[in-house]
Amino acid sequence: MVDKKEQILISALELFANEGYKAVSTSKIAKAAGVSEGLIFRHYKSKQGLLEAILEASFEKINALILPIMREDNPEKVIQKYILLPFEIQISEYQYWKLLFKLKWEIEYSSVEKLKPLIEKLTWSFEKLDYTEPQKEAEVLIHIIESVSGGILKDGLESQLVLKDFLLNKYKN
Amino acid sequence: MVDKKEQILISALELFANEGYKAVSTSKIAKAAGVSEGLIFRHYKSKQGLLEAILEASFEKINALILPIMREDNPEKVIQKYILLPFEIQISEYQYWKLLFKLKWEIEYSSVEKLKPLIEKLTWSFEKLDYTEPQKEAEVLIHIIESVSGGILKDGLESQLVLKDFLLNKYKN
DNA sequence: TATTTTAGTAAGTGAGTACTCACTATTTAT
DNA sequence: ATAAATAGTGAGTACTCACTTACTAAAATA
Repeated sequence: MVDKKEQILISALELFANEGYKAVSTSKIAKAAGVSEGLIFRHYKSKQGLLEAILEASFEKINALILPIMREDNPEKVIQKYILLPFEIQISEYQYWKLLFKLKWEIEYSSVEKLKPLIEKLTWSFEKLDYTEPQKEAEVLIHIIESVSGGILKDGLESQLVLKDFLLNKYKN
Repeated sequence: MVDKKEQILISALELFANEGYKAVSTSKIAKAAGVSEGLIFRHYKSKQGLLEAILEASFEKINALILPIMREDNPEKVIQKYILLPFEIQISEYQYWKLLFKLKWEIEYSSVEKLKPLIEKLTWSFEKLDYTEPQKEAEVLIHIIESVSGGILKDGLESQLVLKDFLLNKYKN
């Protein structure tokens, strides 16, 4: 059983991810978590502080997803694993992932920074596979997966499923 | 000189596009437009009604941008014009465009519906150019341009400029 | 066991929210 | 010119917002 501090975080994550940061009030979070409103401020100091705690957890989750790609040393498999990423998201990670997409347009935070190691890894992969412009290939692939991910989050996995094999095949040497 | 009704719309567009719908109050809009708060409700009935008026104008602007592509009957040029779209957005259209991107994650509206004619046109183009899976090619290209557009809106034109010629070349027969 | 620290609550707080109302100024139509 | 419609205002409405305060219950520490 989770303690109340964590329950606040879980409830807030779900609400923020589905309704947005501004649209969700602290009183609504308290009700959803089955907790008095004041407790949110005891544990997280402010609504902003609560969001930051959630964001930190989100970045950890996302990093864990990317780790197997960074560790892969077969360039073909790097690309393959990256393409499969949005199609294999588990429900346990789904909320974190949705939150990051929503908040990208609601608050300011550098998504470019977070993607840098991934761009480098993909660039390296395309290099090994003798593409003439490996970095640009990497950036385009990141754009594709970014938008496919958005499509899955907005309209469901099925809406993008037709592209899975097509993309795998397109980037298969 | 614009009348007050239109000034409300212009000010609200700018505020919504940059700060979001929920984050902007009607009193803030009134101040920005140099108008009493009550006037907003005389002309647009509610905050939601004001947003809908702005959205309507936005869709018109976007349709006007897409029209030259729909009218083009050379398949190569269709694709070329579409790729150039985000790189050639004018400041007069910039706010409308940014608003649609921001609101895609803040409120519900079907962007898939709006894109349908464009997908069909691109599919037709790839067909004429003998691509083996024209519809999937079209969907992938739309994903690329969608995400490139987002990058331009978030980090500026320069951040994506390197991809312009690369994409043009990639899709040049 | 006594004491300090932490977890938790219920009832506030002032500032801000979308929106209304009673009213006046300005056009438009007759 | 007069009446009617429209444009515009500013103060107020009930309500919600993030956050605080004064307090009690439960753990942890001495």
